Amino acid sequence: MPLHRSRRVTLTDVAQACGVSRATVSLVLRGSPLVHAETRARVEAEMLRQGYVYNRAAANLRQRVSSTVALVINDLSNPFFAEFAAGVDEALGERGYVTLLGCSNESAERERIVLGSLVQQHPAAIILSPAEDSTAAGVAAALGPRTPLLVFNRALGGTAPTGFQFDFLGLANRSGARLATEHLLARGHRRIVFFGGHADSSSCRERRLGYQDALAAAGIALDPAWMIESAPTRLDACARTAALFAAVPDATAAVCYNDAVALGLMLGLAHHGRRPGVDFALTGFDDIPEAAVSMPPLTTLCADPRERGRQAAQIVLAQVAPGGAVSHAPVIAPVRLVERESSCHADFR
Amino acid sequence: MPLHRSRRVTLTDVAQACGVSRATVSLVLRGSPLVHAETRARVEAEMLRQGYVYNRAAANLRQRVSSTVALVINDLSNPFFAEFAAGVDEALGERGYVTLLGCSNESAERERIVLGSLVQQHPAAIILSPAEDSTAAGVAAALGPRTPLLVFNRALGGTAPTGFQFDFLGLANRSGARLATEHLLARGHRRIVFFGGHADSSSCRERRLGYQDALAAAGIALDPAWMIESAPTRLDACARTAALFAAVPDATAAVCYNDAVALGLMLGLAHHGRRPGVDFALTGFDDIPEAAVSMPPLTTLCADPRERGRQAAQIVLAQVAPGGAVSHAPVIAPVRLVERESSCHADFR
DNA sequence: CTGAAAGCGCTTACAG
DNA sequence: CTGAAAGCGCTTACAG
Repeated sequence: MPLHRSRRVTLTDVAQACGVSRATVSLVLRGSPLVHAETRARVEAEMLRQGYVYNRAAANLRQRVSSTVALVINDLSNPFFAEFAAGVDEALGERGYVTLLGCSNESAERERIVLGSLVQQHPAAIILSPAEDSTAAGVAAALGPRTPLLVFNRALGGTAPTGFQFDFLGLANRSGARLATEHLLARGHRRIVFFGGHADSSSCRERRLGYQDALAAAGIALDPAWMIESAPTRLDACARTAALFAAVPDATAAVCYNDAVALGLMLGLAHHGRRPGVDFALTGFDDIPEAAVSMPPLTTLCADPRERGRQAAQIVLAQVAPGGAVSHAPVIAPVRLVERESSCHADFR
Repeated sequence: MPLHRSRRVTLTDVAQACGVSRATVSLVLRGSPLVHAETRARVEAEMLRQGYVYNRAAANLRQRVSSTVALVINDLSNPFFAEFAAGVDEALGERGYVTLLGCSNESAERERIVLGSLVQQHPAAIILSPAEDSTAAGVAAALGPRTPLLVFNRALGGTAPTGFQFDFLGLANRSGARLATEHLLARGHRRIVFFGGHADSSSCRERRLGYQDALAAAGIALDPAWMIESAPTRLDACARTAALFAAVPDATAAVCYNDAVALGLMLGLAHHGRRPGVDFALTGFDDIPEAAVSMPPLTTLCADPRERGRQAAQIVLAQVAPGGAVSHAPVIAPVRLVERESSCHADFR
């Protein structure tokens, strides 16, 4: 017979039905060896019979612990961040934590609201992939003083209020972009542009620096006109292709801000009668799934976002663990060049 | 001066510092008009000073309510489901709920574990986008009898245990596929295959039925060889292109299971020397962001996953509301044909 | 307008 | 091996 929907079964119900105390049921729940085997069996059978569901929130309250970690994502429709979120959730789940999700949709204002709501659940820690215009002061205000924070992927804007400490996990943007540029240089290219991204985002700045490192090491003077901005999306990158050739008519290659931009540029090249990987070489950044199956496949830097998510979870759980590390040294994850055809057929040596 | 990390500030701390009772602080918290304005101001200032953070979990326990909804997603790296998740989170946030996230990675076993963990947080409801091999019996066992459930997108396998009730939100798979097929028929195509998807998934079965409806209405006899299976991914679809032309050498068009399959087929067509949208027409399903910017742009059916997420949230919150609807009639969201070039240049009338 | 007391569902010393 | 009692941080009648 189905039970009434009205009231949930509690530990007290089970204890009464078995004729034991609540303490005993609690011990059964936690697998204590103190309980007599026969008693344990009776209690467990009764739990099953009544459809008892453990209330972890109540247990957490009593124990003054938390079994959740909050994850705030700037853009879940970007596969890079979706993979990151999946990795976080996977690693948290393995350690018995539940993920509280929040999406900021690249708005610092929504981010603030979402953080304010999540922090009331008293998560053990917060993992934040910040919106483009997010500031350290705004995050600090929304968070209050006590919740450990890990910032992923890009730096918070502004200067941090004194005493506001957090972990950071980022990608090797500079050395990655340098790798990509060196790869194109090694194939004989000399007029290589840096294409896409917003110059005021920290990741774009860092990638441009790596590009400049490689050019300088090759003895090539940088013309600032060789760095063309775009929104970090396929659509805008496609539209900005004309700006690229207006600025540098004889460019033969582009280091793109990321894969979305690179795929947009491929489309734009086609509209301009240029064949990517044949007439013009290009590289991306991220190695999103589409990179491997585009026409031609895209040479890019693999950032392994799912693994980064797992790493982020591990860092915050280490902070939370009793006697956990309290160093807040930034962690920079290396990236790996994946050579594909978009950069391979075009040889201008 | 920064406060000690050791102990969180509670309502009791604030009350003591102000020389009022905890009840009064609680009333301030909840914006009660009973509290004297001067008292309220003193209490609020003290909260700010001490960095008090409301503990919603404790309040929920006392009030016997829940402020969370669990969301279990089969594949977050698929933009369709990622958008759905973003929509769910957005709509829940607007209503003051927090999303508990879980990912099953298309494994019914992980789904069961994830559900078991989430249900212990006592969410107000659960929204489940099931793994391919998920069964009603498995979900029922993991859930216990009391948590309202909404299943999204595909039917649970097996037969539901008696008394196991849940809501369902799905797409108009059959009528959508019929629309796509009729669109190709109207452009003169006669040898139209149905390409991709696993025949044993409910959505593939339904889309095939819509395809067959259209062919039958046009007086075209269906050859079972015209339905070619593939994994619902770009990569496998690309690989199965050879099977398509082996089975139906003179096919001129394909209704594809979804956009990923259609984009894979485009790639496969290129390898076979066929130009999509010129030599061969095709349609997708979902309208993922890539569909609009592929070469050529893909004619497809728009399912608006973000809006579906919002809709799912609304349905479960209506169930949960006091005196909420208890009808569990399935909701089928319509889809809309978006005509683009992949089906437009190829005219075989 | 404010306070004392009980209770949400659990855990944890402490007795026995 | 089991039970009585106190307490986690909040809310809610009930007095005053």
